[in-house]
Amino acid sequence: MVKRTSFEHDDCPIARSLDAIGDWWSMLIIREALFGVSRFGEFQKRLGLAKNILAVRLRALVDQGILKTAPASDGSAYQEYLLTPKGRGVFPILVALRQWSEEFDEHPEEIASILVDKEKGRPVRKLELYSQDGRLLGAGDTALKPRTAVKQNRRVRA
Amino acid sequence: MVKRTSFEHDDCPIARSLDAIGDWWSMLIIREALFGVSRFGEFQKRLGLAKNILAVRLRALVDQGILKTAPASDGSAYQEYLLTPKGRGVFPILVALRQWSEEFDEHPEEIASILVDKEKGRPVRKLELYSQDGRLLGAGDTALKPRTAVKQNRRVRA
DNA sequence: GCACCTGGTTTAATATTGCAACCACACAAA
DNA sequence: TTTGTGTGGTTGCAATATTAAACCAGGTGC
Repeated sequence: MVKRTSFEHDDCPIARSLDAIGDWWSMLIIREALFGVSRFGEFQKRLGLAKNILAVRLRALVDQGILKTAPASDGSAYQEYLLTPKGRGVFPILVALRQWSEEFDEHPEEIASILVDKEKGRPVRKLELYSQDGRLLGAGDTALKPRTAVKQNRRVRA
Repeated sequence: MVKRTSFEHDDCPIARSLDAIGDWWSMLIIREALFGVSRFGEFQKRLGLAKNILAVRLRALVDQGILKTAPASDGSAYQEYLLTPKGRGVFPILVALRQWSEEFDEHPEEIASILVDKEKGRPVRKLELYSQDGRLLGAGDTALKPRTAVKQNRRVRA
């Protein structure tokens, strides 16, 4: 493989996100963490993934500042993994993934849960993208602009 | 490896999305397609990925109804790959990924482009999640509810 | 007819994943 | 204090996926 291509230094922010959290397990680990899971064993039980790869993923997420380790909260001498603000910031991505499934999945009847507003218990609205002056935007209403002060001769991609 | 674990029949909609488009290249292919790229060679040139894996990914995306093939538009006898509505529905996911990078990346100065509203040329707002009665929701304001008519004894995950 | 472009497939090397077995430490009971 | 059990890993090995590079077939251009 030579090396799985890394997008760490790509100039596309989508590629950069994918490089950080764009693999199946990382995203699911963060999903569980958002629901309060914090212990190694609990991640392993709920996700059913191999312990070695869980260990690698947790370390990578900690290195990237998405999770942080803390010295236990239930009194035991073990540690727990907690989300940082950066980690909690993944929430909209997970919501977008969920809503895409809900809208386009071939077998929506297999989907077991729906995301609701905690206060009223009613399903949430679809994520919406607005312009600064409040117009609802679709993909076609947007464009990419090079950032100011971008180094020349770097290819602007997306 | 025995087999890379598939989430195709997982009951979590996030896992199901990831199973469909949760790998680096698929997401980036869709990103390019949203910008109008439609030809094999152009995907290959812009993404710089090996042609064999591009072929595999394109086939998978077509099988899943995210892309469809059409018999050329520039007159040549070749075919092109176009997004279906399901494919265009990925847009919010890409926006969410982009915004996460913009907000939390360690080296934001390396990000080359910003997403703007085409009409005014101004940066778009952050994606926002609302309740049905219009309140802005964060991760903590939401909960998961089992779908009605869900088969019993299936574990509700997320 | 001949070169070359497009859109792939094949091959072989290397990386990643996954399972299972092992291990070290904490804690608890006997 | 030995024995047992749960937690949180690490190690080894086999299977699979990714990759670059070489190859190839049909269309197109000249």
